[in-house]
Amino acid sequence: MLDIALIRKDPEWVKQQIRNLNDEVALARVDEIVRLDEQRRDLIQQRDNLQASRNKLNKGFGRLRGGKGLDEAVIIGRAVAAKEAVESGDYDRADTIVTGQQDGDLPQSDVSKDDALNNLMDALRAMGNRHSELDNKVKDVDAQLEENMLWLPNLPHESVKVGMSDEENIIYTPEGELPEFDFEPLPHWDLGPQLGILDFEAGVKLAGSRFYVLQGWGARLQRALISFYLDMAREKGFTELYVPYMVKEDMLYGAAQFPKFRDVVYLDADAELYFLPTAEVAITNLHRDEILNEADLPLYYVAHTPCFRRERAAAGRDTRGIKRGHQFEKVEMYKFTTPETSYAELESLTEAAMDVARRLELPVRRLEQVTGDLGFSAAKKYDVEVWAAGCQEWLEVSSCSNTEAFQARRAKVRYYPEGEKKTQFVHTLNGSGLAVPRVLIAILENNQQADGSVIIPKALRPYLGGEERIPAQS
RNA sequence: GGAGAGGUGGCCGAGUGGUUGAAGGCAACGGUCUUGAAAACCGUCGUGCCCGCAAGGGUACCGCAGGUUCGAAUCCUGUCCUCUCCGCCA
Repeated sequence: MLDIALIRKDPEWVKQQIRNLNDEVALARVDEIVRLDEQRRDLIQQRDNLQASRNKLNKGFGRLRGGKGLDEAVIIGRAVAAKEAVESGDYDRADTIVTGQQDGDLPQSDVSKDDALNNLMDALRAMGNRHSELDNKVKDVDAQLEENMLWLPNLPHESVKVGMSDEENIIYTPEGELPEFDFEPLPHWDLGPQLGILDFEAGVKLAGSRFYVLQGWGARLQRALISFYLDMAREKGFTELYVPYMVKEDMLYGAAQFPKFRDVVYLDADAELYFLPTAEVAITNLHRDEILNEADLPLYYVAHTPCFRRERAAAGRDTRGIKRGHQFEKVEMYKFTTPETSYAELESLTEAAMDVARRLELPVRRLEQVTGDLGFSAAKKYDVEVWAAGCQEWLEVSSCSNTEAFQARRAKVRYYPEGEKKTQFVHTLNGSGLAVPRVLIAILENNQQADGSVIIPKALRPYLGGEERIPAQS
């Protein structure tokens, strides 16, 4: 979520930023937000002022009714006068009357004490009703405002190049040699089944399209990759987490998946639990509603989880192979930082992701996203891609984002800046390290041999009993 | 799944329907004292929202949501969660 103060201060600037994001539908919400924000503050003032008067008068009423040491005529006089003042809306005067600061000119009245007090009570009740009305209006406007705020994307960092299409993304010089073959390298959807380690039919039989079964070396290789990543991340100072694979709805809002990406997640409707589309959702909310100490920042976390995505939006794309499934394994790196350090942390996070590819001897390159390709919650984003020789494409294996306070504001993760009296939102960063199936693709395709076997990267061998190659199926 | 107990500030723990944002204690922070430290003593010590340049003022929050009442941490209803015992289970 954005800071509403920013929108209040310069809505036109915010709108220009959103135009750069190529998110036309969000644009209209800015004007709506400005309008609702004004309405909200006006209503809040009315409500709170009324409540302040009410609090005072109720207290005074209690004492008056107790009537300790007061002449009955005074009580009646005060009650009658106060009732009139309340009904004319002059609450300050009513308060001075009730508290006896105007006993000098109390009206004469022949109503009984009980009647006088009951009349005043009626007037106070009417104030209460008016307060309820105002409070309901505030709640209503609040809800509308919230809804609009939740649909606004994060704004790009000033260093991000303005561009509308992913074709304008900045591509860094690739590292590593693209492998060369003296035969035609197979794509993994042919190679995997040929090796007997990847079974598409079995996946379809069990769960339908976009599911697959890994077996033997395939399953082992995946497990090895996960262990290898986690060990690497631990060496870089990340604390390993094991988290629930399903979470409450609020967590999806906290991580800025909802409301916009509701259609990508799976739901257990009975239990009202949602399956993680990424571990990022769980980790973002790890410190939800907490106020952290600046001395504890930055916090680095890493977690391996399966990720479940309905992929309705991507129907028809990447239907071959294991590049885009409904269920896949991912190791996610995550950082909670101060605003001052978050961009330096983004660089090191991206480097950490690239390091994984380097250690696996995969050709790797970094992309810097232009504004139009940033997505919903990133203020700045790097993608990491590795080359896959069989399908002849650069596969996105990591996406490293600084969301600044966008998620932190939703999940209410704050900290006390050193020596400050006010809390501040932390900045959060996330980066895959790395999407397992796609790395699997690259390893298989790049390391395939003429005889149909596949060489295992040296870095993975310790995790596979020292074996050097996946043998061809005889 | 059955039975019971309970949810109050960073933690522990009081709280009769009206000077309670909430006693007391611990922790933390600042200070006095001390060669230094400890102890002792004094002080500070929640968050959101609204107004304000600020100082400050107002308001809300005692799991959550409703209700009763002129007025609710306190009474009522619902709900969620935690704990204990039993059953079942990897």
